Amino acid sequence: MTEQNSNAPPPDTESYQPAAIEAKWQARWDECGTNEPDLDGAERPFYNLMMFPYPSAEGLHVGNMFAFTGSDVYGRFKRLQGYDVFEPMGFDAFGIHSENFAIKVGTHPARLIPANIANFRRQLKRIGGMFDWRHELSTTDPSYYKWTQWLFLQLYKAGKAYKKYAAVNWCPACKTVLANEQVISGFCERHPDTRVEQRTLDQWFFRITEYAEHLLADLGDASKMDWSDTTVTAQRNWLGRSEGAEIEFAVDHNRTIRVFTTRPDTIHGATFMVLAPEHPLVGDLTSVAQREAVDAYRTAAASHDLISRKIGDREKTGVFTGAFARNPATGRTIPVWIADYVLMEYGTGAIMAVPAHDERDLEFAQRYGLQVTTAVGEDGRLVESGSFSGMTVEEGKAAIVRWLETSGAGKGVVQYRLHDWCISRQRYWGPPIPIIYCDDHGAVPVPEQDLPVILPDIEDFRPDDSGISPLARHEEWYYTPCPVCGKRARRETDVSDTFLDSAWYYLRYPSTEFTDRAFDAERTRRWCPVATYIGGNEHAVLHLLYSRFIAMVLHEIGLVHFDEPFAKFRAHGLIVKDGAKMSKSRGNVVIPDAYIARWGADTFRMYLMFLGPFQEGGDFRDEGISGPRRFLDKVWNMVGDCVRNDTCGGDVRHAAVVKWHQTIKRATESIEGLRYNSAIAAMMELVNVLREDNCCDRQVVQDLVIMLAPFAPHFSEECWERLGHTTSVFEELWPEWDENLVVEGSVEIAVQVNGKTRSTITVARDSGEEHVAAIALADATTQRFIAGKTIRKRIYVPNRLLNVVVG
RNA sequence: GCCCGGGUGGCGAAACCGGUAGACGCGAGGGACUUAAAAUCCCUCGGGCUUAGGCCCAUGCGGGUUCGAGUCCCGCCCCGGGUACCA
Repeated sequence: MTEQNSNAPPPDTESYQPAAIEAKWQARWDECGTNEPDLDGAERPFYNLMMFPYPSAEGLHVGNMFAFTGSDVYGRFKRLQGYDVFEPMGFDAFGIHSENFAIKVGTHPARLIPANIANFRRQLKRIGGMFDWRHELSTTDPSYYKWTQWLFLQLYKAGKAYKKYAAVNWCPACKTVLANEQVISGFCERHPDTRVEQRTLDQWFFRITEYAEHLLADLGDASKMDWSDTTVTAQRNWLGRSEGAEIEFAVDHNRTIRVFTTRPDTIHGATFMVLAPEHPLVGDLTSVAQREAVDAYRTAAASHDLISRKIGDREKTGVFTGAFARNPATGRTIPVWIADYVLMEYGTGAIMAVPAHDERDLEFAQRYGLQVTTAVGEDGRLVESGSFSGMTVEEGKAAIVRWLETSGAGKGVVQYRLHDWCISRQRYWGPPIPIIYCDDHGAVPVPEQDLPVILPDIEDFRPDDSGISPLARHEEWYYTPCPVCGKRARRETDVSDTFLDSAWYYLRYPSTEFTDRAFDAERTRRWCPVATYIGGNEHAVLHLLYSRFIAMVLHEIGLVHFDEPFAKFRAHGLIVKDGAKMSKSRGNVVIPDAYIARWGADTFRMYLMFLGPFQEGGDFRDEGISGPRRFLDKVWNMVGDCVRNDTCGGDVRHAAVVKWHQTIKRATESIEGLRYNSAIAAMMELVNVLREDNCCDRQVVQDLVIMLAPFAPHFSEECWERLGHTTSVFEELWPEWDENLVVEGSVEIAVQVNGKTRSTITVARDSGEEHVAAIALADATTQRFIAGKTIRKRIYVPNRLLNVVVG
């Protein structure tokens, strides 16, 4: 903070003293339960949700404060519109962030987290959020993760959870699994000399791909989902729907290779085939002569980590298998290769390569001297394609799919990019997956009455070089009787993904006091789905998609009445500092506490909301804070004038009345659209007009105080009390405007000649065109531009402009 | 590469559906009050001309549509974010 901004206001008892006022009202809200809606009896429930934070050791920075305040402004606004607003808060405290930090500082995460949460709670209270703290939750609390485990069991019972072998990043130096973000261009972040490898582990998955179509369809259903376009687009891309065909290429009488393509029209140009190195047919197809080369290539491919395998600009490599397949369209025999640019997880793990029409295939063909045959000509019509020649690409696609289906060589299919959700984490800091492995009974779910499976409080939570999950080292926990036969069995040692914790937390909030159920049916019916959800766009895909998937499954098994959890979602913008996103590595993170101490929470909230549009964010600068503070001081004094001299009610100038109604309209519409900066600007304009007129009319001032309440809640409460009221300002109703008073009696009209504004005239509102034209044409300035010319045309926009076209 | 955003004064920004570009705020300059400073209040502030009435230019660049374009269309450039060998 710079010196010039640290000037405290004079110690006048009449002046605005934020610290005392804020403490007073925060205490009173707690006492009176102001922020605690009646969850069972609310008549107009409105669930206003903000993405819960991960409680880092650093606390909330101003970027977080911006997001939380923006959500809170909206909740308070809805409250003033007469809704029963439920605004809960909690902590997403499991996961690799917490665990890595704990490892770094050498303190157990279970010891670190409570202190971080306490700090977050203090900050969130200090900023004046309308949170209902009765319903606070933490995902690390056994009373919460008991139900995360229960949720896993519901998915398991519904057949939506299954186990399969899947690759993970493995650091041979740490001897542990790494998350993707811990792999830096192929190397371990902690061991820059150690290349990360792929390891295959047996892991739990959820069948989200079964819901690809449903997830996609709802995105286009405005009645179910009012979401930011950017978020909808991101999800659509992630789902990655592609229409195409699956085609069988025969190798011999009993073996075929199935490929997926989005371009069946180019099949006549398929001159070779490529399988992913791990494709199950590779071993079988490889000729004796090629075996050694193929095996070497497969081993090399497996040793790459998961990330660098997928980097597109790598040089293409591959090996010929020695096998040939028959192109069903041309009848020609084409060679079968393996190459790591073909991925096993997408399509069928095998492609027909059409080098003439696919850049990657072309690069590969050129490197290995493979044939290139054109299937579509310059004019966009099929060539060298037998009876299909001459068709457009679209006609060719349809005709070839029809031919494939009648000949039995293939069929039209829809393919999604989305993969099933791997929820296994070979880590310590998460909810243990509630499964027990018995030699006789296989994987057995933990009976629901035995939940939660408590995460044991072990000191050796660090992954060590034994290569075994930390939980497996804890023998009295690891060995447990089989729920079926009672014989000694072993617990699943993986914990679940943090995204599972956050995929259902909104369901828990209204029901936190129930210990015998995850979420109460009655409460859920009243409060869910969430009315407005606000959060960062970094969660546009995974968190929001997983939450939607979980809601769909719960809906399907009859546990909730909705299949889309968030009726309205808006992504907040980012606060930048000195032109760059705030981050620890850049060293430009601004901690809000000192600003709040100096200026007060209300001024700080006002400044954050004023510095840019909420959905876009803005630049945080110290100098800007003084503006909103000066504004609050002016309102403070105006309230004082109103209390002392309550007689000016009758003589509000008409222009001020108009401004008053315009302000109500603009503030209402701006807040609804999350353009908080415009709402504040409108109120500033009103105050400027009132001050010019020396007006402190009670009705106007009261409306202003109410409209300020979402932004400056403590300040507004205090003003409301000074105005003689004994109840909370949040018991009041948002003011309404009179549409007739939004427009002034006379309006200024622009007079244009050939589209250029030459002068302005003032006429009565809604004046007719002839009347306006008569005055406008008599105007001396206008005359200079039309003198001696013919008027060709006249365009009149009532109350705005008159354009005279001359020539 | 692809998909989203965005580019407007010294700075943060505003502008509904195409209709007077720059509201509101910061900052700067000048003035009032004061012994002085802070606070507060008043005036000025996109650029260039100017006979002082105005005129010309101006919303990243180049075209276009229109009586009229920051806003719509086409082609580029730059910045931010996401995503990436997805066949």
